[in-house]
Amino acid sequence: MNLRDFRYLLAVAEYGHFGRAAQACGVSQPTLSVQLRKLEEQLGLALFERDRKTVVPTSACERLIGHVRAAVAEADAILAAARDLCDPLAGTFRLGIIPTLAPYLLPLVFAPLREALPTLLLEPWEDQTLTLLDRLRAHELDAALLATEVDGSDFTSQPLFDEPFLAALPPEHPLAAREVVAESDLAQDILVLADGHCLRDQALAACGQGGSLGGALGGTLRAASLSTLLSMVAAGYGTTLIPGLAAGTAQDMGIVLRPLRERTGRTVRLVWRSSFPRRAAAEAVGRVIGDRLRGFAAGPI
Amino acid sequence: MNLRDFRYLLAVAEYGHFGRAAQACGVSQPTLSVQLRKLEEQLGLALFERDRKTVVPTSACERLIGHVRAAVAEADAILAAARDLCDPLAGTFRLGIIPTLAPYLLPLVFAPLREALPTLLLEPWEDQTLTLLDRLRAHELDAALLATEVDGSDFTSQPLFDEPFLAALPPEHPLAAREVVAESDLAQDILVLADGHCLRDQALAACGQGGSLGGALGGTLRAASLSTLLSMVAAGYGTTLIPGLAAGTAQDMGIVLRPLRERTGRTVRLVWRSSFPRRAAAEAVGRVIGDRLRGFAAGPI
DNA sequence: CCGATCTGATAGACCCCGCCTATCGAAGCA
DNA sequence: TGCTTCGATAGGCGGGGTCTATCAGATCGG
Repeated sequence: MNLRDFRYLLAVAEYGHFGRAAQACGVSQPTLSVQLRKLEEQLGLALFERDRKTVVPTSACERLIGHVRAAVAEADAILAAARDLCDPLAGTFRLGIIPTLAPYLLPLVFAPLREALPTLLLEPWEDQTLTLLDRLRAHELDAALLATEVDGSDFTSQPLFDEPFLAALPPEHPLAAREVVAESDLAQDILVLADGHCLRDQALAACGQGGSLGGALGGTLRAASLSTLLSMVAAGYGTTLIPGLAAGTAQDMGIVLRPLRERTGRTVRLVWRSSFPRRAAAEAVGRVIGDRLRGFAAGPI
Repeated sequence: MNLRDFRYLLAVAEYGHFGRAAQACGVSQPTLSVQLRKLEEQLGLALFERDRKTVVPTSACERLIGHVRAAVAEADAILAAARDLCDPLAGTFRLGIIPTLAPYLLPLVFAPLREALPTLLLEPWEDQTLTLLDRLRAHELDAALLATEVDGSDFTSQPLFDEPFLAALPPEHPLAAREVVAESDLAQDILVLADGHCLRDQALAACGQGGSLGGALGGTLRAASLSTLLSMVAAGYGTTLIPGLAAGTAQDMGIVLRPLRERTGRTVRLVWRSSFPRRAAAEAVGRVIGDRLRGFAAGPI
């Protein structure tokens, strides 16, 4: 039983004429006759009563023809839907983003993405690195913007741009007087994010602290968000290390920013499953973001 | 694009495993792999993301799979419906019957038909011969019970039984005194049905009247139904010639019935289009009616 | 009354395509 | 490292769908 046979059946039912039906189907009349007879044998009933002059559907055929029409319509719907879906640069694109990047990066790239990929409907999803990777693995995300390297061949990653870290200091802080701050100097009273934020580990590594915290609030504060962390710094509770894209927000809060002596920073990458079939969409998204943020190392400050 | 491919797709989506899906479909794993890849190429999109350990439908596939399920369901519905319809002795059977036969024959054969062909749903349709033939030609009837021969190869007819005519007389009529009535004697004051009833022509032919009418009411009465005609005879307005099956009704009305000298009668036939595909049903109906009415010539009176 | 025409059915040949088995390649595991 | 698993690939085979050519029956017009 074949969809083609169904189309033959509908054509004969419509034209009441094997020759014209065959023409409409783009096949020869014998082809259509043979196939319809086979279909009749498979179904075990006569579909058409062949009179000398007319071809009339049997009552059984009329009982079936609704289902036949429906089946063909569904098949056509599949083809039509596939035509809409076949462009890998169209449709929804579920993009995971880490929390220390999302609020500062998204406003910069939303418009360029919409302009460059107008048919791509971006669905951002903010979560920490490990959660994003889990969701990637579970096919709940199409790609993710991370600031860490990803190992294993399951994932493919594309570096987009380098984002320098900056020392964030209260105005009255002694280090604020310097032009450049050494990473190790921050260790004294650095405030860091809660577990799970990659920025926490990167900040601690940069300051030469394997995991133990110094400073007044060290060990007690585990800021849930970069925004909270900045508020604490602005209030004079300590220093921290922020990603470059957050510079504008920090300065607006009255925080003093200084470049780091070792120019420590992180590389923002777009990551997707190696088996992800819409690689073209992922690469296009990465390219647009990279183009917008390239040369950011020489950006603000 | 093929329904089989759709079934493959659904199987892989269900099992998430090519091997098990192939087993469920009754084909080898390479067959299923190749066919699905072809389907993907035809649709121009990836349907499954093949990971090392898992096979996961793409988002495009999930958008399509509803239609796929629907198409397969419709195809299955066609098969199921065909199974129900394929028995030619099942389903509705639209049977035309002439008015001079219907009220007397149907009560006799309804129960036997229901018993012999319990799955056949009889739909009687009462009309005059020519109308029935038109409806047969138009496929609006499956067969018809007629009392005339049908010419032409378009129709096939099966004689069921012979029905003798009887002279119907008012009790006080002079002919009522005789044991047997000659057809020609009825011509004096015979009453006949309206144009279009085959019984009218047969009665006139039997009485040797080509078309002109004698008798008191001749030329003015054109009874619309046999029932009306019998009422007229019972009221003494004239004589008539009735089909044997109407004997009981006539006697109940006080009419005197007499056999005809020449044993004139008519043959009741079942007629259907030669191309009618459910010949088996027609012949079965004819057989049941024939069995019930055979030997009717020696019946009442 | 006999060709011309039209219709669907049939025959025979061809070729694509779906199926199989065998094998590969990569990954995971002991 | 060898074994297992899983999907992809290769090659061969057979069936089935398609074609052209033709037939069979009916209708129509000269």
